[in-house]
Amino acid sequence: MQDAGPPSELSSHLGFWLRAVSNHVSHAFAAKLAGEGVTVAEWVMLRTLHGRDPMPPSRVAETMRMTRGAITRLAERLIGKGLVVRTADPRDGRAQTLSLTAEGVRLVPVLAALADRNDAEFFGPLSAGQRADLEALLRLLIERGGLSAMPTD
Amino acid sequence: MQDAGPPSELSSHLGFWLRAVSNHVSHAFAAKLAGEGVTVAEWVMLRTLHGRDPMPPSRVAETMRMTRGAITRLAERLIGKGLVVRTADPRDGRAQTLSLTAEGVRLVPVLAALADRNDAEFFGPLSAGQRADLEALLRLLIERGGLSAMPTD
DNA sequence: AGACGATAGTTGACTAGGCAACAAAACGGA
DNA sequence: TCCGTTTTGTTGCCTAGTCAACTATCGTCT
Repeated sequence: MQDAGPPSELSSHLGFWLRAVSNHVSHAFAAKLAGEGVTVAEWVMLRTLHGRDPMPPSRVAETMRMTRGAITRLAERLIGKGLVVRTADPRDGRAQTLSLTAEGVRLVPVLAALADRNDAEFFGPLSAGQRADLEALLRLLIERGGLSAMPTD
Repeated sequence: MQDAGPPSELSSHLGFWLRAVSNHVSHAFAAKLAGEGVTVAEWVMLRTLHGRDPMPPSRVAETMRMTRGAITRLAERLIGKGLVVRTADPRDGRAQTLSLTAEGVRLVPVLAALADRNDAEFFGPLSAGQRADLEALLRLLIERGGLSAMPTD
């Protein structure tokens, strides 16, 4: 019987480093968004609804890869903030659609600018080539991983 | 006055792709760990305590970049599972140290194997060169970002 | 028309983290 | 020595997800 050697280190996994960087970047982004009274998940929903036809919550849930229950509550918060409206579907008594209010539409570009700034802050130190490499690798992993997109948590 | 153009897309940010991939990989890892009745945060704590001297919770908190309150509860869960023990420091009535039980020591290599497998599953499709590039980029971002390491949430 | 199965959204119970207030112990002068 | 400050760990309250059970409506098949 052969010794299996010491168990692998946390730092020997790419997943570990990925999580470290991702958490760090998202955290910093969350802090910026907090200045506008919005969370990352809220930003994602707002941006998802922006410039599109009103969308049923179930579709938002798929897009954002969250449960319908979570979307109900997330939408509830945004409605409370006056950024989103819920509209009953006249054809289907069960269905609804979500869309941005005027205030929501106004806010999206502001938040987008924060996202741009956050990205610049963290990835700016990389060369354009490095950024392109990183994006290519991440896209590759998403394809290969059988994933279409869209995180939130 | 000039139109600022449409707000940037979610997908135009590297942070977005990073989060997508990271969440996906961590999720899959969590599912594997669940088979052993352990969460990702628990794995990180177990691996952190493994092969080291008993460690005060406050040090674990720094290492894992979580609050002391979160560590109290995380340790509590692991103690409940019989994987960790809490020992009072005889010199300092406030202080404690955490260490693995025999069962904890036994489990770590099992979990490490799952981590290895998860990493292989997601990053295996990349060439060795691509993996090296990815790691280099992530490490660079961590240095430049003024971050030393260690995610959890 | 009526009943049955599927679908849309909501809700309750639970988990896991953060923050901030806290108690107990230790340290460090005056 | 004793009092104020700091440090260690715990706790209550809050947030934001998941899951699964539930309600209401719709659509279909007979």
